[in-house]
Order: sequence, then structure tokens, then C-alpha cells
Amino acid sequence: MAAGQGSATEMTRALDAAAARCLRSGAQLTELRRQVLALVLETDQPLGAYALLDKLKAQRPGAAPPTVYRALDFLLEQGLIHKVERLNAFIGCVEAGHDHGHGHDHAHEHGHQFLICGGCGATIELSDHAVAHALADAARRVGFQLRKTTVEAEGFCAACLASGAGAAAGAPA
Amino acid sequence: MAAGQGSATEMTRALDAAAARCLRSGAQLTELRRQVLALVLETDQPLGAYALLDKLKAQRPGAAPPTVYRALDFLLEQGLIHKVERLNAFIGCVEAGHDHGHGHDHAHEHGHQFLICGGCGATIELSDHAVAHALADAARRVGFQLRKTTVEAEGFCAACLASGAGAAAGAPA
DNA sequence: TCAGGTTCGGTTACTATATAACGCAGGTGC
DNA sequence: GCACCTGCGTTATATAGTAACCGAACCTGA
Repeated sequence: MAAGQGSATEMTRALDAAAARCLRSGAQLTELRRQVLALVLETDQPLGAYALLDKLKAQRPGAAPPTVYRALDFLLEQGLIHKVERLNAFIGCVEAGHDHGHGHDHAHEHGHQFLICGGCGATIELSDHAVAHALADAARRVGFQLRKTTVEAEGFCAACLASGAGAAAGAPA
Repeated sequence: MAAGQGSATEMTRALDAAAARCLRSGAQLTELRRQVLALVLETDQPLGAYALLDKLKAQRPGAAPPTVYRALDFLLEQGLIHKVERLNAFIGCVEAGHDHGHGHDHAHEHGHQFLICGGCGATIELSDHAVAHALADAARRVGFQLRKTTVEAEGFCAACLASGAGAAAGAPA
């Protein structure tokens, strides 16, 4: 359960695509980085750095905080994962799987958004251009040059609303 | 310098307005909360909880982490300050000053956005409806009920771009 | 006037998140 | 060989945030 990648094969394919993408940008997806990426991808929910560290220790007993943080920094730079600021946690980038020729240049991020369900903890990644454009417009209007955007929201997902989990908090009985 | 409120008088007026607003919502702006709010307001840049704690200790020698965090939680609930997630820091809410009759209900947040300058650290608060609406639309489209949104961006402010601080990072020579 | 609640905040201890600084191993180029 | 770079192990520490317990102040109702 909680598998972001359905099968080992799929995972391998995703990791290889990531490796290829790194190479194209002159970076190297080393064994450590590949392990950390695999751990992030195999959980489709955001994973804290220390939760990740615990998992990593199974494969790499000597692992310490800098071990994971360095790998995470690399993966963030490569756009292979995202950080969910509200949770101080990391999650695979949905875009990273599809290998469109140029990758995205992490300077030309099209923007992404996270919706975090307070009921079940599910985190949904959107890639809504209207949101990205509205923010870009607002920034341009005050002469601000965007480099990286963080758009996150907390609330209730459709499933939790349907099952009434949102009712208690959203509409008091 | 770095005064969000131009004068002591202005600050007092802002604090009194905040107190009035708290009363209306059945809450109390105690001396501690008032001190913490004043410290946040007198710095127009985001302030970390521990930086705040240091300042607070001048007035309240026994202050400890829970002292500030409890006050900050209260001020956040009242909508008097915001948390900048990317910085784990707190900043006064620009809206809180103007005392429009009903306050805003912190359930009906109209949404706000922060633009954080990587050059000078300035943090600009926007209140752009287009951004808020775009996000609300995107959420509704996937059946997600928003409760609280976090929209933050890092980049370069107009002043830093003009003085060339952004050139190095934004447009390689 | 006293028991019972509530809010507020002091205090101690702790957990969680993140980074600094040092150093070494392996590759690359001269 | 020597200088340089990247990657990472290792130790220590900084920063951020909470849990739990306690007592003071203040209500309230009997």
C-alpha cells in the first residue's frame, strides 16, 4: 500500500528516466540519490526528512541527517521532488515521470500547487496554469520577478467530504 | 529603522484596534499577546519565533519558547499576523490595521500572498483576488474544499532588480 | 465563603527539523 | 606527484516546535 509507483518495473523506469534527465543537465543521479528518490516515490504521500532517514538506514546504516538533506537538495534542484512547506515534507514530482525532451528547467517552472486534506492526509498535486498565471500577473504588477512559487492549501478532499469527515470541521452540526 | 509602524502613536493605535477586534470576537489581547504583536509589527520583515523570543526577553526575562508560540498561535487565529511558511517566520497582517467593522472571519479569508525578495529579504504582502479565485476554482474542479491557503513566492523585488542584485541570478551576463 | 470551572502563562523537558564544519576517498587534468 | 573537484561519512550544533505539569487570577453558583 501507499505505493506511488505501482510496480518495481515502473519504479525502475521512473528512476532511469530521472537519471537520464540528470545527465542531460550535467548532474549525476548517484546511488544514494537514487535510493532517496526511490523512497520518496514509493510513498505517494509527503515524507518528512527524518522519516526518510529511518527508511534509508535500512539500506545504508551509517546514514545521518546530512546524508538525506544533501540528497533532497539535489533532487529539489533537479525538479524531481517538491517540498511541501506546510508539512516540512517531500513528495515526488508528478511531472518528473513523463520525460518530455527538455525536462523543465526549474527556472521556467510552470508552477504547481498542493492540496492537503486535513481528513486523510492525502496530498494532491495540481498543475493549474490559471493559478500560475494569476500569480505571475500579480507579481509583475508590483515589479517583482518570480523565481520559485509555493502554493499550498489545506482543506478537505472529495472523498473525506463525501464520508462526512469534513462535515464536523466545515459545517458544524 | 525597519519600523513597520512609523511612530509610537501609530503603533498604539494599531494595537488598540487589534484589541478592539479581539474583544468583538470574544477573545482577549492580553499584555503578553500585545507585547508579541508589537514586536512583530515593529519589524516589517518576517521574524522567526526565536528571534522574537530574544526580543521579548528584554521585557519579560522569564520568556521561553511556549511563551511566544502560545501568543503567536493566538495572533494567527485572530488573523492579526501571518506565518510565512518558507521562512518559518511571522509577519503582521496588513489588513489588520484597517479596522473594517467585521474584521475578517478567518473562515472567510479572502486570501493573501507573499513575495519574498532573495536580494534584500523584503517581504511584500499582496491580497490579489485573481490568485485567490484561480486557486479556489482549481480546488473546486477536483472537489476539494479549501480552508486555508498558503501562497508564497521567492524572487527579486523591483528595487533589487533595478540595482542589479537580480541580474546575477535572474539573467546571466 | 468555598468548591468547581476556565483562561492564561511560567517552567521543565523534550521532539523534530535543518545546517555547519571537517575530512577523506575517488576521479580528472596537468 | 600535485592541485582540484564532487560526493559523502561523521560529529556537533543550531533552529523550530510541543507536551505536560503547575499555579495564579478570575469567574460562577450554591
